[in-house]
Amino acid sequence: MTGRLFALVDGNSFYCSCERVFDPRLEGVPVVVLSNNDGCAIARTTEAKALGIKMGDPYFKIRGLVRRHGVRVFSSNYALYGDMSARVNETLARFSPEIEVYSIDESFLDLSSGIGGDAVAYAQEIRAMVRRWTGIPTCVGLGRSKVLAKAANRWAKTHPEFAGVCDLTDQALRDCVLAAIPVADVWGIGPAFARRLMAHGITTAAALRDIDNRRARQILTVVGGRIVQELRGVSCLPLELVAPTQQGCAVTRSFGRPVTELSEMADAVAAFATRAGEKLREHGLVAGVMQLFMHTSRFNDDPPCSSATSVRLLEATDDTLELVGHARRGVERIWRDGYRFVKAGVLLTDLVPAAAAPRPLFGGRDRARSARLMAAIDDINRRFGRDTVAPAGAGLACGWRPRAEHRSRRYTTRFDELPIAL
DNA sequence: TCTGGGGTCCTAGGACCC
DNA sequence: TCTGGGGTCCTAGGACCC
Repeated sequence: MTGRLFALVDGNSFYCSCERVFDPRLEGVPVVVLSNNDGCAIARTTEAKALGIKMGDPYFKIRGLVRRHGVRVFSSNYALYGDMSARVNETLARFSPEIEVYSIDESFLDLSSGIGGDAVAYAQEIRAMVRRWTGIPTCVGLGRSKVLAKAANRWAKTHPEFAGVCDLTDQALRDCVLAAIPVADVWGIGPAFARRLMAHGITTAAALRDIDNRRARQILTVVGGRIVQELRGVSCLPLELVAPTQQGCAVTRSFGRPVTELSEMADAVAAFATRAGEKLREHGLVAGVMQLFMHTSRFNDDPPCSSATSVRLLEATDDTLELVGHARRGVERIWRDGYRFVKAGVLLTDLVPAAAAPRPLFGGRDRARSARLMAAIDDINRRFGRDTVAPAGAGLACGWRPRAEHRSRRYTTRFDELPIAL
């Protein structure tokens, strides 16, 4: 059977590999990149995985291991990873115009037409060029559907004898690989679905492929029905060549230490609203609804408290000053004295393109004036660094700031942090 | 002492309307 | 004694992804 051919190209231990590109001394040693606030391990090199460090392990629990084995630890540096990701995708686009940038470290290519000859050799070319031009090592999975390309990629990553490329268009190999993949490892099957499937005696990807459609939908809803089709090589998840308009925009953070004062919380959400406004303007969107939340830790014996509100804005906006005003007033309404809050956030929804936003019949914002002011602020912050200009209280280094004690330099996006060749 | 952040999609259930 | 049914919209919550 022939048909569609998808490739999934995935950066190996992507964040760690980005760090290695700019510091060759990290080659061959265990490296870990931590989540925001230096909370958990979210990327590990094979050397770090071999030490037993798991995805999502809290940093304070692996600190002993890190010290004993000389693991190199980094705070996450999204400016660097985002820029490296863009370079990888520019390279990939030379191999197929049909590319879906699925996440910061994964892209699907549609290779259905135009590669002629040997798909595995073509995939090896892709890997070699990405490595040469960006320094990032990758693996490539080939399959007749996105779910199969995902499975192939995973197999290539965990089986070095495949030399970084696994092609599941071959039926014998496909049957063998799907029979060996636990159902929980199939793309789209999370812990809850996996439990349901196991309860029905379905434990492998091959077993899931072989159940009938009605049963699949019964156990897993319509989502599962599509996964089963894809496992059979029937492509029903199309490549998304243009990113759909964003539905929401969130800025949320864990604090470097608990927040117990309203004034401090108000400054924090003002900072979140400021960043959210920047993100809206980067995408040319305005928001119609703001949601706010804050909560205490669920990992200790502090009295639990979770407080939230939702504000419908009279007129959709991307104006930082308005957003900050709503955030400060909202947080005053939901504030509760006597609790130790460890996290809060601002979510903007009901997003529409700024040009398409309805205007109120009377009054309303002075859009032109607001746009000029925001453009000026964004320009200054682009040139001189984020938070050079920020609303009062929203930009200063404060006690609640998340920790980032191991951040590498923003080698590629800041002149003052460029790598230096000696 | 110390446990991430930012998304999407689907479903169930209530409100509302005719 | 006897109290509809079906459609739509909205929201909250759950599931998934990286």
